[in-house]
Amino acid sequence: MSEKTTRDHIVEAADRLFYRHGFEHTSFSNIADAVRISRGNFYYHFKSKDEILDAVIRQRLAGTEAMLQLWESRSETPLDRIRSFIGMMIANRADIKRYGCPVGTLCAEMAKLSHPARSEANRLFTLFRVWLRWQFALLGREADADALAMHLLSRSQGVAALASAFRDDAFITHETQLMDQWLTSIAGEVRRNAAT
Amino acid sequence: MSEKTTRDHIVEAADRLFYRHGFEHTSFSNIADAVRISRGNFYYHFKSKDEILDAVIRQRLAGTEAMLQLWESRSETPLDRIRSFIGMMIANRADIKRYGCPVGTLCAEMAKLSHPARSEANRLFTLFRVWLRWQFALLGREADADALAMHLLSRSQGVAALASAFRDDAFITHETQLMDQWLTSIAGEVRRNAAT
DNA sequence: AATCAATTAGGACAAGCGTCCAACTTCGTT
DNA sequence: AACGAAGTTGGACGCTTGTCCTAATTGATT
Repeated sequence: MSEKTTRDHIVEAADRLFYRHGFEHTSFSNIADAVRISRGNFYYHFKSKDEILDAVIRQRLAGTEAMLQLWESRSETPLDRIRSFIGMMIANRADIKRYGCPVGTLCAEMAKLSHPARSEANRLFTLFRVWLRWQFALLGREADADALAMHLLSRSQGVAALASAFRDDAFITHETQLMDQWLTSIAGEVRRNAAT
Repeated sequence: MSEKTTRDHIVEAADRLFYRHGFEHTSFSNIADAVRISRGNFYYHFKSKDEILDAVIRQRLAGTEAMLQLWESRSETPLDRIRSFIGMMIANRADIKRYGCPVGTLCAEMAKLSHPARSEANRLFTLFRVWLRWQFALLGREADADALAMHLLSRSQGVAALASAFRDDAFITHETQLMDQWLTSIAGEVRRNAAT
């Protein structure tokens, strides 16, 4: 097993290069060099560059869903699950510092290019949004679960943007602590309301 | 007066196009069409595309400095000045929804391209950072003024990113209210500490 | 009216891009 | 051993890009 096909290698390399240098700035030659195949070989596996992008996004969507499920299985409480989301920023802070958030930067580029794949890329955001919304609802915040999900997502996007601009991963650490405090206060409000 | 030179027109058009479609995705032909001059004419005013980018960034830096000074002159208290910053998001929310934050998206692109102008673009962020830091210091938060400045900057970046992805300007309105509340609580803490 | 610097036009250029294709190799099946 | 499908190669293509150059035009000065 673990027989990775050439197609898989292409998607994997494209994923990494799109993340590090952007979709438009990554050429077929760049990917070909990374995978060590000829440029012509691409068109046996993909009909166009956009089709590679689609494959990359699909892979990221699948990876994200798997990760969310893992978080869900590993934590008992919604509070801990949301903490997993925040913890992801710490775990990936070296990459975030250098290349920003993989989701945010891709969506931003798709928007500027008015690229057809924009809506597919946005589904990555939606995945997190819906999952977080669900966790906040489980926390007892059905009424404003979506607003809380968007708020947390937004904070993480801002942190990634500034950490990347200033090449500062201490900032990530500091801000995630603030997010943790915020989350704790949210949970606290719920308990207080439940007591009344 | 108001005799705008061709050079000014080029910079102006390039600024708008870079913001809307990104630096790399904007070609000389695009700018030439917008200004209604021939492609060849560029190289009389600028030696390269990067030189146009430099001019655009310089213009944005100058514009930002002027805006910060305006905010400073128009408001008596640091609290109101910081509110001007937050208010900017409301005022520009139509553009933010469509194209994101001009500063954040430019810096992100420069980072992905490993472009020499990256550090110049980042000075836009620094301008806001230093100004906000100063306002928080005037508020009486010398100790963590920079962290507060970064926090607010970060929040605004996140809001711009998500508002653009989800094409949602109601989100901007909502989050700016939260920022206002946060700012009020910051000012409140200062007053309480001063009372002890 | 003549002159000359400033400005503009339009095309040439090499390089890189995404795309496509015909020939070749690899490899499992018969 | 022979076959055919699957996979790979390297180069050709048309186009766009940033860059550069020369000739034409403009407009102020003499």
